[in-house]
Formats: sequence, structure tokens, C-alpha cells
Amino acid sequence: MDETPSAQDEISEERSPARRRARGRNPRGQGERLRDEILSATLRLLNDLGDDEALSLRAVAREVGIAATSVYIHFEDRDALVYAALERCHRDLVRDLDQAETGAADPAARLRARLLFLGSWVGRHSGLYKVLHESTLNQRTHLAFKEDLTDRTTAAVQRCMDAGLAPADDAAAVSLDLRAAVHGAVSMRVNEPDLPWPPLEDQIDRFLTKLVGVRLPGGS
Amino acid sequence: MDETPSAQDEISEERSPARRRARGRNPRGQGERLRDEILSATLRLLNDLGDDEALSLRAVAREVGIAATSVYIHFEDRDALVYAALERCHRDLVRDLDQAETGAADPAARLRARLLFLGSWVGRHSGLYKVLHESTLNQRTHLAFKEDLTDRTTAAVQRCMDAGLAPADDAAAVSLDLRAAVHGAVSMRVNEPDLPWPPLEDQIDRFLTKLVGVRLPGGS
DNA sequence: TGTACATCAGTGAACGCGCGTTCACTGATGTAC
DNA sequence: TGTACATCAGTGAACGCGCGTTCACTGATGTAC
Repeated sequence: MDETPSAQDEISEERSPARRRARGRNPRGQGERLRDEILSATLRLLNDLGDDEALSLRAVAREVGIAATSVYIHFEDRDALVYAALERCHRDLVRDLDQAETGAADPAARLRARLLFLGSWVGRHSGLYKVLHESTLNQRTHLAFKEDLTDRTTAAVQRCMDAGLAPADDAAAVSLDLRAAVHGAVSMRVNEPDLPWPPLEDQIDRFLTKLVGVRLPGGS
Repeated sequence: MDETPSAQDEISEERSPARRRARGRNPRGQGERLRDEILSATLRLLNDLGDDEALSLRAVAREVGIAATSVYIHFEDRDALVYAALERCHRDLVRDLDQAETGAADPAARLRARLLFLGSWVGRHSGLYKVLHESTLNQRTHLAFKEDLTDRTTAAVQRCMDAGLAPADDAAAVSLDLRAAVHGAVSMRVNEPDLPWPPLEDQIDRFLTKLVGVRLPGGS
């Protein structure tokens, strides 16, 4: 619930309840700055809404403090804006996931670190997780950039098998089971945050143990 | 994809591309018939939309062939209409799930039959599954009736343990892991229907085997 | 050094649309007397 | 058997709102000559 401050957290930065800050025009040659501001505002709103269809271009403009028409300088239309925002969001997440596994001792610990970081990221950005994976935008548009995350998770599972830390098997199939289970656990918590859920970390460890066959240090 | 006709399928009945059928007034004392028609139309639209916020009361009225104001005869407002529709939908699903397990030989086969039926139901009503479990309505309103399904799944797991068909354990915790995994598997398919998913049935069997510890007849 | 002009970074008014909801109403059917 | 009236099952016009998008524009800043 508490917003954990993070240097690389571009989504929730400079959020303020009263957003009537004066916005001067950008100096010549710096017009792309507004594009970034629009994307950040879009992600803030999408995170609050948890639904891409509920996002209006006019609300984004209000959040940034510009005229609605100014959005069209940088984005073709509302859909292009949402796609660009989600692409940036996902790219940042993938980068942070890669960063999260550095420092872990072996491939199994690295896979676990990835999943735990994902869990904590979703805790901080539940609305964005919903938009990325559960919004009807997915039916209308193929969010191609998401395949990147799938591939990296499967690669992390493969490395566990290659290192003998998990039984050799079809890494893609095992990875799919693992991703499905973790997605389900996360999705249930995001969608019904008021139910009394047990710790996600324990559940992730059970999935790693039972579905991938990884033996964890503190395992029973 | 194909609509499997079913006697107890109240959601997709009498769907027609051209919905300009004449609608006479109901005879005196039969005003509740319109209530049922409105609920059915609401479920059809919700199934198409996969999102409760995208549903408009006016679209429901058009679908039924009545004036928008007539909806207010039976429902307080738009939210009450959606809640009532989802409650009926869920009640029917719970009933069908109970029915699906009759005929299965033992508690393990019955648990499996429940999950497989759920999988096929979601295949037929993916939009409704999304609205029930992933729409932002869940954050705004507690859909209390959903607890029923949770309880019945946990009871089914408990019966497997009681019968010695699964290792004795905390049935609620095991059930949660199972439900999370199945929900995740189903959710991924519903949200990205165009990706090349392997058979859901096999995945469900792996979850039953690995997460619950059930030994299935055809298992390796 | 001056000045005409192009470019950049935006703005404000307006469009047509669908929405939830309110209001006063209509017209058929049953019922009390 | 007649008739006044209540009830039921709806309807149609209207409200104010926010939306995506288009259009013509503004005004500061750089640049060619």
C-alpha cells in the first residue's frame, strides 16, 4: 500500500494531490519533453484506473496541465498514446527484472528473485498490471513487447535446468505452468485486494518447488 | 470458439444478429418477465464486452428492444443491474459445476470434472469470466456470491484428502494454490486468445498432480 | 546590425455523439360498486 | 350489466456531462540575407 520510493520508479514520481502547477512552454528543440510528461501522466492515470477503456485523453491533458489538443502533437490518437505508455512501462519493468536478479547466487535464486520482484512491482502498480495483462486492449491490439518477458522467464527456467537445479524438462511448458500460476496468484490479489490473502512470497516458493522442481535453500 | 448449444445455457439463448424483433407489452402480472429479459441481455452484452465499465444501460435497452427508462422499473440504477446480472450468472455457473461432477467415480475425478467444466465454460463465456473476476467492479463492489465457488472448490479438495486420494494437508491453502494456477491459465487464454496455447486440460491435470498431489488414472 | 520569414510549441472554440437519469405521460386491463 | 377508478407495464422528450477529434490560430525564437 505504501509507496516505496525508488530511483528507477518513473511512474509515480512527482505525483501531487493538487496538480495545478504552472507549465511553461518547453524551449525550442525540447518539445519531446512534453511527450515524456504525457506518457508519465498516462501511466499514473492507468495505474489508478486499472482499465484502459476508462482512460480519457482529456484526463491525461488535465493531469499534465495542457490543452487536450496538445496531445495530438506527439500521438496519433488515444490508442497510440496508450500503446506507447504501456510499451515504456513494460520496457522499464523488464529492465528492472533483469536488474533484480543480479546478486542472486545461482540460476534458481535468480529465477526466484525475478518472480519476487514481479510480485512486489505488482503490489506497487496493480492498476498497470491489470492494464497490461487483463484490459480488453489485449483483445483489440497485440502488445508485442510483452513476449520479451515471456522469453526471459523461460530462459531463466532453462538455466535452472541446465545448471541441474531443476529436473530437465520442456522449459517452455514448465515456464508456462509457472507463469500461469504466478499470474493467477497475483491477479486474484490485484482484483480482490480486500480479501485476506496469505503471503505471496510463500505461494511463489511453492510454485517454484512443485511446478518447476527447484529445491530452495529454506525449503522443508 | 463455436457456441456449443446447451439446454441450461441461458446466456446465449435467442441471440440474433438483427435484434429488431417486435416486443409486445407483457400481460398484467407478468411484468417480471421483462426483468429476466433485461438480465439475459445484460449478460450477452457483458460477455461480448468483457468489461463492466463498457456496458451502457442504453445498450441493454436497445438489445431488449425497450425504452432506456424501462430498465428503471426493475433496477435502481446501472450498477444494480450489473450486480444482479452477475449474481444470476454466477449462481447458474455454481449449479452447473455441481451438476458436472455427478457421474465421476471418486472425489479426485469429481474435482477434476469441476475444473474441466469450468475451463469449458470459460471457453464459451470468456467475457463473463473477465467481468466476474477481472473487471474493476470487483474493486468498487464486493461480489459476495463468489465466495460460494471458493468454498465448494475447497470442499472438493478436502474430500480428496479425506478419501486418501491426495496427501492430507491444509485444504484451504492447497485449494488456493490450485485456484490461483487454474485462474492464471484460464486468464492468460482469455486475455490473449490469439496466442498458441497448449491444451488447457493437460495443464489442469498437471496442476492437480503437482499442486494437490492427486494421482490421476492416465497419469505418467 | 536590422529585418523578413520559417519554425516550433503549443492553445481555444467548436463539432457531434452517447451516456445516466429525471420527468410527466399513456393506454390497456382488471376491480369495486 | 355498466361504469368509474386504480393499477400495471411501460414510453418519449429532455437535462447536463464528458468524450475524441478537427480546425484555425498565436506568439516566442531562431535564421537567412
